[in-house]
Amino acid sequence: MANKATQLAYVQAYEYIRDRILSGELERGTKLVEERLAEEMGISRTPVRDSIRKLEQEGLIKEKRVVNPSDMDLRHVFQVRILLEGFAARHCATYITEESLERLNHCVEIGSMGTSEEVMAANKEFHEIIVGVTNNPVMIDIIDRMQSIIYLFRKTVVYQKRPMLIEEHQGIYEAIRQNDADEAEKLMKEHLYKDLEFCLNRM
Amino acid sequence: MANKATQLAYVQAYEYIRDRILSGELERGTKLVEERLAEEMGISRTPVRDSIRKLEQEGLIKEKRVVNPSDMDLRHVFQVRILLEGFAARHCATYITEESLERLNHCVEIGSMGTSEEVMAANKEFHEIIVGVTNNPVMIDIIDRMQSIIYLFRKTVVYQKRPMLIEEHQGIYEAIRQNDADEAEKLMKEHLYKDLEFCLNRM
DNA sequence: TAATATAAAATTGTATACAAAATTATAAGT
DNA sequence: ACTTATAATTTTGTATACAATTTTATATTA
Repeated sequence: MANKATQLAYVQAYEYIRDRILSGELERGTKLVEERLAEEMGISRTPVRDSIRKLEQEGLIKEKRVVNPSDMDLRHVFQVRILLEGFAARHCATYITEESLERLNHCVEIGSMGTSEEVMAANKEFHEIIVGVTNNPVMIDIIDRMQSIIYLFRKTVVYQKRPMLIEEHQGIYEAIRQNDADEAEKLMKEHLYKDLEFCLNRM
Repeated sequence: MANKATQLAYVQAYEYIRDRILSGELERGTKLVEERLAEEMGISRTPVRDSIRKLEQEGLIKEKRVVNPSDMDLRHVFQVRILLEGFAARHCATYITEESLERLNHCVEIGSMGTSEEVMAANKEFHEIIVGVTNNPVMIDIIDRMQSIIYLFRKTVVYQKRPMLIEEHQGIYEAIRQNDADEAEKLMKEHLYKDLEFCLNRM
């Protein structure tokens, strides 16, 4: 059977609501009313409920409202993220393949040459590659979820380039390339810590 | 209105199914049929679906079946667990309160004196206390979820006391008490690694 | 017999109806 | 005007019906 691009209503609803939250259309704290959303999409409440429950588990919705993370919440998320991505960077220094290393390099290059859109995408991919090299679906999944919440937070910050971000990526890349595990982990942790501070300072 | 201890059908269903999975009544790999479960509990399919979706997100159900983790899955879970609980132990060495330290000590003591039931509960609490001291709900939540899967795995292993477990807890406790962060982290990681090996060797 | 096609049954996904609960608006008394 | 109580409204939780899909059984053919 050909893969019919899942047009199941509850998948559609999930993606629709998720997009509207992440795009900022549905502001943080907004009450989500099942019936209104259902009507909006021309489907019934049942699949809408399903998707809301899923987003609730994912942490984007809390008590029927778009989640509104506090500074402390963000610190907690980053504490875990720093731990996991620090480990991932260390892991890369030993186990990364030539191909992934090449892709990583490409991300860094785009960082100093590409358009604003391209740079954003490349920065995101930079982290995804590093986490992906662990080959640990549990870890990848946890980081993915946290990413949504971080993204939500960053949104209000308007997206704005943080100074030194590219240089930091460059440094991490170099450490990995030279198989320096300690340095890779250390730089990644410092990098993420600065990112946290940047987010917090513009609230 | 008196607080009627949430007898909402979907909460009831969630707890019922979860219990049956963790108790082993519903074996790993068993197909979960919404209608059968609904009938079994005398409620309709709607709340049963809700609870299944929740358990799916939690990782106890995958594709309508009780999750059946492979050795590799368990390794991945432990890789994350070792990272997080290693950090938690390190954190404890500096920040634990006198009261939590006392409770930790109590767990260790019961470990060498209590009944089999008591020992199991105390060992579980030992880890909960350490993780709890981080005061990081994100971390606590992640570990909680992984615990369910580990528990599920351990079940098939019949529950059996692992040699040296108490002694290892004792060592971790001592390191924390002496504020030796490096040692606490190292011992916790070794401890969990042995636990993983123990689980894997009896499959 | 094995492989394939077809029919039957079981199971899930979705819509809808209604009851329970929560929320909001309105009225009454101080 | 400010509470407090009561009614109206909205929103959620649950049951049920039916359609779409998946699974299983049965029949057919090589």
